[in-house]
Amino acid sequence: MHRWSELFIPTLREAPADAEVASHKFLVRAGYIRQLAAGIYSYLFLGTRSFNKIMAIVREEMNRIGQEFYLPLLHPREIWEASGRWALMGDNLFKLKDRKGADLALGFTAEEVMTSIAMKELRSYKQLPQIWYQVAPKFRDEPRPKSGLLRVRQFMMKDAYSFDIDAAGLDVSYKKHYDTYCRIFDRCGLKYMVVEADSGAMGGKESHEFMVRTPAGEDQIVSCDGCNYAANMEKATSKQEAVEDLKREGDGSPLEVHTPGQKTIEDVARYLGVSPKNKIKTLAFMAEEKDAKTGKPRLRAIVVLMRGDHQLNEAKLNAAIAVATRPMDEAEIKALFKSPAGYLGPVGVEWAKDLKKDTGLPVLLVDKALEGRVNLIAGANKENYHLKNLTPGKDFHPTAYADLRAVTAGEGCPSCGNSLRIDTAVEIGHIFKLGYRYSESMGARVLDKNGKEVTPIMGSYGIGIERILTAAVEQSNDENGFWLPPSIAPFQIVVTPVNVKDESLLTAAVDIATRLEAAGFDVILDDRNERPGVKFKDADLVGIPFRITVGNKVTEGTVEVVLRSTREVRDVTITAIVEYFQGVLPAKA
RNA sequence: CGGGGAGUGGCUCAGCCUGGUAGAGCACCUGGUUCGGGACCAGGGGGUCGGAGGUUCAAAUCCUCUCUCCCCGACCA
Repeated sequence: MHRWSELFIPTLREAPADAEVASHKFLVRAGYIRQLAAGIYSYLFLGTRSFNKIMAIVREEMNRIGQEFYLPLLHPREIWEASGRWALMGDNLFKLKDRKGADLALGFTAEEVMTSIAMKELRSYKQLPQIWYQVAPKFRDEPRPKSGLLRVRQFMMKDAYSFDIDAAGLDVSYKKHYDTYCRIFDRCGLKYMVVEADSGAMGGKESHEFMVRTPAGEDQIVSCDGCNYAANMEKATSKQEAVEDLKREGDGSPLEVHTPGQKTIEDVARYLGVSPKNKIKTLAFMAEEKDAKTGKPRLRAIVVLMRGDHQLNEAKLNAAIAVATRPMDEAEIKALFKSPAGYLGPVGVEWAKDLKKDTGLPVLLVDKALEGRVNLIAGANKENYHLKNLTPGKDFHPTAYADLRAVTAGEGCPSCGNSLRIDTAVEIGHIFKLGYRYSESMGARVLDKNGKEVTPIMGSYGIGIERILTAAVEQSNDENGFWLPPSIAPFQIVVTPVNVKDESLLTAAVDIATRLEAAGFDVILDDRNERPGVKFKDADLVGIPFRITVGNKVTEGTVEVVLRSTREVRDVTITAIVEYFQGVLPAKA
């Protein structure tokens, strides 16, 4: 039996000064965690218990579809070079040298290790499909660790990898993970949502994120209350109302108009008596990329055209061109457009014809909302002048069209038309159709039915263990502490005799705790010689969903059962206590 | 890396401006009285004031450098 008096549960009356979000404050106050350094935490007794319960659920569900491995955390540089990620990951990868001077990396994820096993061992389609997973620490040298356990440099991740013979097989593996993730998060008692996610620069086809709404989160998600549409901001779209195009003027060729001193979209629209929806917004960026031939870094201009009243989503931009950008400075603008900012437009610049071909020419990315529009107005690349009658494809030639627009709350849902909402959320899981990226680059091959060599197709699937705990705390807390779902709480029930010096109370409490434990419940007995107030406060703080108060009513044979979430109190007879909990808590496996 | 803030017993903070050799509450130890929502009384232990250098008769306090942590921006579980 777990007796509080003998355990190390260092609760704090006050939150540490550097804690900002609720989960951080409470997990420290409740004695779950202590910080060692920025983004590095120790898990104490209660934290570890909860942690282990979460991992047990994850393993149970994952074992239904896959096989658990135990992989090294020390990775030789070679496998990261093979996948091309040694350089790509940059400083995010923790790197170290061994005594011989050889480079190693601490495990960031395990695509490389898993794929190297696949490469060496998988020979035939008959061995597919495979789903391999592990639950292991991950090391990431985050630029900015934050919010307690929400963003850390060492964390526990369940990462799984699937190998299939073809895309149809990957669909099956992907669906298995989708369903398994739902079961895992359901069992962990989280209110989550599944959103379409950006598949990223790696060219995957499909990707979903599992999100929990909380103001502490770092992601913006767009969702619809009218249907089940939900997507990450980086991916979200909305229904566009039809826009009336302007009539062409004159012979329809670009027409220069004098717009003295009119720089902003609103100014120009007002000055010309048109809607911003008929205007083109020209945004100029620079991307640092590698020259395909020489491998040397060089700058490339990226110009984005948006509808005048639309906002650019930078994540979408980054996804579209697979490289990070920064705004152009004044000199760079002048060099490309030969015009001061405020009068920029797409006409008169030679744009790259193909996004894939590396010609070094500036790229003109045009938002899809401008596709098919006619007679638009943009800057003339000449101070105090704009151009009318501009039609994409006729008067200038986009390198590519892309969805670059940021959705705003209240716009129409793309599938049902209802009003969209935007929430902040924390990502607890992510499933991802990887495709051939790793199997290809690392040379994994199997023979198909016809004896032909083919590359297996992969998926990867992650769950952040800390984030499940963090999200659960964020989801259920008040000014006194938090309560966890019974499935992941360090204990399900705390038995609190109000006075341990009272022999009858202590005896009754021990009896109750013993019987509950024998029935398979996780019970802690608060046998500390403390005043009741102290014990109640601690019980409220540490995340245990049920409390049994053993007090004066034992003379009548009853105790109080308190539900932490609602503070609902119910008298239960001592003899029926086990039956009572068998009714409200699922039996332990 | 850029911008902002903070480092003083275990925790939360005061003291710094205007140098004079460190203080409160909580926590901890001992004894006593208490015991249904963080008790009270008495006594007690614990601090190189993040670090280094400098100014000064004298530095927590002024100056310089440095380290660490937190928050806001580009990444992700």
